[in-house]
Amino acid sequence: MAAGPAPEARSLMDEQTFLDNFNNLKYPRKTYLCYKVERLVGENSIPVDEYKGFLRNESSPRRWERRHAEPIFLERMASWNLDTELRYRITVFISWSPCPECADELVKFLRENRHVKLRIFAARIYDWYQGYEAGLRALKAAGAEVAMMTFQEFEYCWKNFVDHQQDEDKPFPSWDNLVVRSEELSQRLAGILQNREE
DNA sequence: ATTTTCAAT
Repeated sequence: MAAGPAPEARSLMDEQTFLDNFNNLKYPRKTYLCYKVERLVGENSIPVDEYKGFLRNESSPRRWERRHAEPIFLERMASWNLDTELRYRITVFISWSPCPECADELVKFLRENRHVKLRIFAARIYDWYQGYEAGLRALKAAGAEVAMMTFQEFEYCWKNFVDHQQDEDKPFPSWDNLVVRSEELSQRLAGILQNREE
């Protein structure tokens, strides 16, 4: 059989990968990032489906080879060469919120790409590194929308970024305490973004 | 109730 088209990074993830990594009560040691792009025209937004997909961080026993999901995503965005004469909204669903360093890189991107609006929905708050709160605030100050994923976003991702094989209409299975946890995290994020953590 | 944090022996 002739070789088919080179399978680019698959644009749909396995069900179990999604459920394991986006569960907002778990603490997986990896990060997945789903993204979609829309063109903003007046009051309307037009999906740009060729720029839709997901990626994950790159891990390695060698520190210098490890990459967080965000720099990989920034590289991917750069490769799109989005028309600077047009306006776009990029929505990101990320399983861990950006660390301070990645937040800074995203802020830099936003300063250099004023035609792009960025929305970030995070499943969980990545509070491992000192300064994570400031990083999130910097993103907001740079014009990014930062929010926790709610049931709506989890379901949206399930429908749009997950491979359901033959069963296209498979409903989002949810998990215990998804909503309660999401609300807790949203409260906490609100405090962080107001500079009143805890 | 609280626990795992973009790993690596």
